[in-house]
Amino acid sequence: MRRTSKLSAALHILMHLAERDAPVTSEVLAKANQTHPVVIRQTLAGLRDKGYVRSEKGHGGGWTLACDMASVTLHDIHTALGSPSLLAISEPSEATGCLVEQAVNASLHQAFQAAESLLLAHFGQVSLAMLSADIHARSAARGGSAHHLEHAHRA
Amino acid sequence: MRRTSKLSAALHILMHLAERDAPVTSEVLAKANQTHPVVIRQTLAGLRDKGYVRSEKGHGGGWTLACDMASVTLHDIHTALGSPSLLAISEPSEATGCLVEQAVNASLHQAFQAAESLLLAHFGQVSLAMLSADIHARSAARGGSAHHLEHAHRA
DNA sequence: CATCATGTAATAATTAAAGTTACATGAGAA
DNA sequence: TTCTCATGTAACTTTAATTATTACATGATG
Repeated sequence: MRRTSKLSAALHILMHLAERDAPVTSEVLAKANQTHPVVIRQTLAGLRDKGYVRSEKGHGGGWTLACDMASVTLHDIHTALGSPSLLAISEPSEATGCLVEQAVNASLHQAFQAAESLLLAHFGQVSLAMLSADIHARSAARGGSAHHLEHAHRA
Repeated sequence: MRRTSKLSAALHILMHLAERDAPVTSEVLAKANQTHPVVIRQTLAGLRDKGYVRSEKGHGGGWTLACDMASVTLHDIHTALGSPSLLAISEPSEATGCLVEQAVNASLHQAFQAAESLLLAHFGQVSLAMLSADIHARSAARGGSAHHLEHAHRA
């Protein structure tokens, strides 16, 4: 699947896990995310290492949320995903020796850095619990019940 | 070439043009940017349409700067390039009907929007003249002369 | 009119990301 | 035990987007 970002994919998964108590398999999560089970495992691997989710093998196995949603922020999740770049610019090689290029890159880099810091600061102020509350507010506004969140995916 | 961004490529070209009075060919600019002459023409096409540069055919032809560097900002250049996305996130399709995904995307979109606005605001406050001045300051700090800027590229 | 240089469309190549396959590991059920 | 389920991961394939290249037309200059 062509996702909007790793972070949004991970959050989507986490919010689904938050709705369920029993373990959810990678296959089910993959369908919700319109992607492949292996991609789910790879994505969640980083979150498991940080203890945000837990995985269990065998019958009745799958993924479960394993953290206090109020104390984990989007910034934490982003870090657990390996801090992928949020900006459409890559680090300059700096190896050309061209002063013009160096100056241009330095100027742009500074600006992009500030924007990225702003994003990360924002992420640090949004907890999983807040995101979850937002979802339920939207659900209520649309007249649905929490239970319906589980069944909102396409045919 | 794998560039850091369209904007940095364009600025690199513009700063080189600023150092020269005579027209510079796409071929020369392509070498400075380690790319292909056609890519240079495609990149500069947008800037020419806005009148920031001028192109001339035939003998002695090439590209020349055609604007007041103090009154053109990085934001102007970015716009002339077609306002390519500055963020590593794409617009969500919104078509899944999944409330969870919608809420996640809405939250992230808001944050990314703010970051992009910050970047654009920054770009609006940096003129080509300021960037040029920065380059010369760096050159002086390194003990070079303005003339050397022309010859700073790799073998 | 030969050469130089841009203008632009069309095509090829490259690259990064995502999807998929394959197989190993471990947990529970029969 | 042994079979099935589910994750863990490496290797590989596919896909999409970007960039590079080719090809040819247009116009300017010597």
